[in-house]
Parts: sequence; structure tokens; C-alpha cells
Amino acid sequence: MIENDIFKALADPTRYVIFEKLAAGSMNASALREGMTISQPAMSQHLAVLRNAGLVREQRQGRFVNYEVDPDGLALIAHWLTKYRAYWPSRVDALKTLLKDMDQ
Amino acid sequence: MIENDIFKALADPTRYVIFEKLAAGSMNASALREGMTISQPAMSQHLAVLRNAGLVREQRQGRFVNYEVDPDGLALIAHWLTKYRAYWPSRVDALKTLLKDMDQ
DNA sequence: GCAAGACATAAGCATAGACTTATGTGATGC
DNA sequence: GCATCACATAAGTCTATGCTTATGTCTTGC
Repeated sequence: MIENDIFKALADPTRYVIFEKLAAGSMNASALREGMTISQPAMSQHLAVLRNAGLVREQRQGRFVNYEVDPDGLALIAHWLTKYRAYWPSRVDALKTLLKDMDQ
Repeated sequence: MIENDIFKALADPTRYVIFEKLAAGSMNASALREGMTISQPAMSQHLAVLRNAGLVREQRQGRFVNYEVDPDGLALIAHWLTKYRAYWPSRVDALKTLLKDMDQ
């Protein structure tokens, strides 16, 4: 279950912040730590989780590792969402009416 | 951070299954337990988490409580996704469909 | 009223996972 | 070669949370 890894990765507040930072622009691990009170190993571990979930990908540049948002992860969420189009708001009213009619 | 509750709620495999079951059709808590080896309190607790996250809503019917997918929760995820449009690969068909449906 | 059913809440336990410090690995520069 | 930097991995600790049993609350049917 791939989606589960994605949700688990984004469920942690610290990782969520890291992901948002990367979404604003790709960065290496040290740069990501700036402004956050987090140890270097913790950052490394969080990035590994995000990477394994497919939300982030790395790119070695000498002794730096540049991290960036991986579109594939976002695509998976989007694809997952399409499974529930029946429940999307634009159709909610029609659905509500339908359900109400069916109940009686 | 509302999204965090949503991701946290879906990160648990058991809750994910419950959500999928409800997406296939609204049910009461007892019906949800069928086919799952899970205690009644555990189910009740999971449903509370899903409800607090806005993913599921309840509807009292006598001594039964009918649970159903709350479109608001899915709408929040969809809205969250739009923040990352810049990263969406144009080639992904699922995304195209999603965008088209959401923009109208 | 009272028993039984459907669900929620309480309290305690046990594991997952987020953190730490310490150490390892690979690249760069002198 | 060797010191240093950027990052990964290891190992241990502590807290969050998912589970259990026990009990409470509300509703229905007799």
C-alpha cells in the first residue's frame, strides 16, 4: 500500500514542514535545517522517510545532496483522490439529495 | 494545521481500510467490523479519529450510528494538492482529470 | 421497569517511531 | 595523506498511539 507510506510521511509535523520548504525550492539537507531546531541525524532520517514515500528525490552534488519535491508522490495522491470523485463537493448537493430521497 | 490531522488519520492502515469501506457505502460501526478482527472499542476510537479529521461524519439512527464519508475532508486534501500545481507533471492523466473537475 | 443491544469512554499496556549521541562513509581542499 | 565538511547509519531512550478489558450511556423491545 503505497499511499500509506505517503500519508505516514506527511503525518509528522516536522516532515510536513520539511516538505513545504522543499516545495518552495529545492535545497540540501544543511540548508533545510536553517531556522529549525533539529539535529542533523533527525533531518537525515526525515528526508529518508520522505524519499521512501516518493515525495522527495535526491541529487548528489559533490559532498552536498540536493533535495527536491518528487512529482510522482504528488501524482499518487492526486490519483488516489480520483477514486473518490463521487464525494467531491461539486457533486455533494446532488448526492445529498439523492441519499435523502433513498432513505425514505 | 488541519491537513496534519487528515494525514495522521489516514496513516494508520486499519483506519485506511475503514475509510475505504465507508467510501464504498455508508455503514454503522457494527457492520464495519464484519470481516475485520478488531474490537468494538478499537473501531469506535478509529471512527472518532476519522471524524475529528473531517474525513467521516456520523448520523444517529436510533441506537445505531451510521457513518459516511465526509466530502469536506476530501475537499481539504484536494485543496491542499492545488498548492503544488507547479510540480504536477502535465503528462499525468489522472491529474489532468482532477484539475478539470476541480476547476469547474 | 428492565434486559439487551449499539456504541462511547476510561484506564492500562505494549509497540512504533521520533529523538538523541556516537560513529561511519564519501567528497573536498590543503 | 589528512583534516574537514556534508550526510548516513547505529543504538538507545522516551513519548505517542493503537490495542485491550472494563464500564458507562443511550435506545429499543418486552
